[in-house]
Amino acid sequence: MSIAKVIVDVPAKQINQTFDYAIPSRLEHVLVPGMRVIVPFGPRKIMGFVMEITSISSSHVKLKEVLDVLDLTPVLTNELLELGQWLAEETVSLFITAYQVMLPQVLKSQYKKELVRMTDEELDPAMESLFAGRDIVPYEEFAQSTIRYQKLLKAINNGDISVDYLVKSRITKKTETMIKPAITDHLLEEAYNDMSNKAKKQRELLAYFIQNKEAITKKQLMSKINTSAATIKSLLDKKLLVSTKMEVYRNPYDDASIERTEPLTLTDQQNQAIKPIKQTIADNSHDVFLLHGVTGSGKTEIYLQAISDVIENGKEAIVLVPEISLTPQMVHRFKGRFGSDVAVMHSALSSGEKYDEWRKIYRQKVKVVVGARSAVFAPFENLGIIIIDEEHETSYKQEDQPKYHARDVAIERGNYHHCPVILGSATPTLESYARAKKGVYQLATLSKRTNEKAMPEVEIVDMRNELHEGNRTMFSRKLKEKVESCIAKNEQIVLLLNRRGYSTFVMCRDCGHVKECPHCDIALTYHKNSNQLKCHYCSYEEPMPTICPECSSDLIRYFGTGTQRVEEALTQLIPEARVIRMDVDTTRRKGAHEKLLNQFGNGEADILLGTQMIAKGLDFENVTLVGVMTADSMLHLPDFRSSEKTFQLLTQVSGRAGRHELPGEVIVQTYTPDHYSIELASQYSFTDFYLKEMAMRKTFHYPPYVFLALITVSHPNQVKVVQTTQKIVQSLLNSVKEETIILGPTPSPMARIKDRYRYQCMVKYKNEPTLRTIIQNIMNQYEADIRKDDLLISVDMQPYQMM
DNA sequence: CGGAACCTGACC
DNA sequence: GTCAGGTTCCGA
Repeated sequence: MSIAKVIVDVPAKQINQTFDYAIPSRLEHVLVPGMRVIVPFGPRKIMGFVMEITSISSSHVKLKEVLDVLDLTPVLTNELLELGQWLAEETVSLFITAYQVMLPQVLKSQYKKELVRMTDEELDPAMESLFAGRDIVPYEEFAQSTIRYQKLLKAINNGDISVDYLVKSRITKKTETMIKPAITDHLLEEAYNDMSNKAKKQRELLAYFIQNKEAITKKQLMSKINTSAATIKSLLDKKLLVSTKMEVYRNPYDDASIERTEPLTLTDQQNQAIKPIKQTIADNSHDVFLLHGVTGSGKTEIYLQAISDVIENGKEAIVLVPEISLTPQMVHRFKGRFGSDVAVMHSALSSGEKYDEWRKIYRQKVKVVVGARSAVFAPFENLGIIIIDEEHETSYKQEDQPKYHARDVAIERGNYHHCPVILGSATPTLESYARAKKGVYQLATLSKRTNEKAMPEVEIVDMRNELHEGNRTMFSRKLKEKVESCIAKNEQIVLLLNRRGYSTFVMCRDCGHVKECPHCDIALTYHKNSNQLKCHYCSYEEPMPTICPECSSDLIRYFGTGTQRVEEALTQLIPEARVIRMDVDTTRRKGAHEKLLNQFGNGEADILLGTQMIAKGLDFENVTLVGVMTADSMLHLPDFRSSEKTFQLLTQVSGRAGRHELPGEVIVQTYTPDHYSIELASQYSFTDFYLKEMAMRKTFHYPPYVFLALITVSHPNQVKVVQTTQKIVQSLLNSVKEETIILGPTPSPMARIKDRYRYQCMVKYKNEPTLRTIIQNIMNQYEADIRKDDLLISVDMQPYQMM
């Protein structure tokens, strides 16, 4: 008898193992590892992934049968099955979460519980009114009713009612109506001749189908013949035509409208850089390349030409780009070169669109996928290259389980497929650059822009001086002057507001009282359009108070520098400026991002004002001035990478100015003009910054000199959290090497969220091959508290966010 | 004594 | 995570 080993969809520690199921004969030669199945689990039915088909079971209990299979071909390839094991181990997470993260959302199952009436005889009156004449009632209706559970149990035991567990799919496939002739040519002509002359449009339709026998979409037909759905319907009713449904891929990008491009001639530097990559592709070998190229140095062209080689070899390519730079401009470049061979995956697509793009890969209809983080799991079977653009971007690290970094997954997959992995950036992470320096990665440097243009001049403005000299606005005189002259010259401006560390909080001017969330240790954020105060961590909301709750003063106001406020200040200061504001609020709607950028590109505004999302990948030829409102706003966050992030952001945003004929200029406003990350970014000295920052990291024992593991403990009771974290620190100290540093317990930077206290412990290690097992074992000790007492322990290996 | 709240182990 | 079955505890 064949047995399927299945990882079931129950995200719990104790269930984190395969369960054995007997394979019924009808599925005997159908089931393959990597397929999704429905299996009974206790009284329920749930989804699971088949890991293995064997003939021996290690189980001591009698096996249940697999109930059903959800896929015709496996959704997880053997490689991805293996990768999931690795991923779960590496990130200390559950197998099921590792597999779920590889697939589009719609392939996740939904579960439903229903009560089914089994008898015609009169039920208990309360039950009778619940069913209200129906045979099936959703379980939630019962749960919400006042009927006692005992009553239901009794009815179930009597056999009057049974509970049905359903596994529902969320998949919706888009279909289009196709129209074709229902009868032979001969009969069609006859019908045409019989048709009254009055039915002009109907005759036209028939004439069309006498000429064309193939099915055509109803939409196309209507525009071709210029007729209505009603006309078609009457022919359908007469059984002269038939309609069928055809499954189509949703296509979020209009491929036809994208002009094809030819490979550009590479500069000497580009040739130098691409040569070893091409060699690795030709050799079918694995290597990691760090492509360090200044903004405008033509990294993308190198990607495109490397991918061309890969496609010629009959293999496939994955290109990862950060979510926010997955702009239409970027997509166009890939679609322009590879046309419909490209699938695009990013969060702005609807779940149906994501599923369709995923299926193009799964069914091998495309050769290239361009996408955000999760595209690293694209189910290609002959991967020839993986490219990670803007390698330093923090969005490559997933912040919920499994907390993986796309770079690590890419390298793991590159190793499996014997193919190169390219990490590209103008400002690589210290981790990657250090590895390249050590020879672990191969370093390729592009120091010149392809157009030979110099990088724009950066001027640092000390905002403390502005204040001393009586300028209380958030715009320095220099910036104001430059903006005005730019507008006068009809040139455009990009203004970056580093929103991190700033929000619009509410403070009383009399007593200094700041309105905080009652459930989290964080100031509430003021939302102007609803005049509400909101908490960004839980969904708490309250109306903006008119008097201070502490001292009853009416001088309670909102503070801070949100994009909205900058916009207001800007229009006050320079009334003639036309401003486009880009932030979470204005880009929430689908396509809004693209629309705003197009408007700006068309010159409908002088100033593009926005947060981080405008720092990357934008290329507008008329932009000659970039202004950074407050360069140091994230410098003081409790994050050892804050200098690095500041340097990266300033360098990236400076690259937005003067990309074409017009020379560019950058104004950086700051309160800490002497900080090395700001100074060195203004000089474009990556290497100096690297050396300086490496020295800091060495002194304070931070990556790349050590690896980090962050363990966060949370519970409603503060004492319990501190005690538990303390015990964890102790256990760790007992099991790790002497040179390994354990810090904690320390309160998390967000010390309380949703009424839960959060403490953390940080492990800084150089070589702890068994650390994951050690942590796993420690967590097992708290199993009981986690299950019964609402204790939460979360582990983040190589954390990016210390929150 | 009955009912509900609470606890525990199993889930293949 | 969810469920069933057992235990405990409370008021009648």
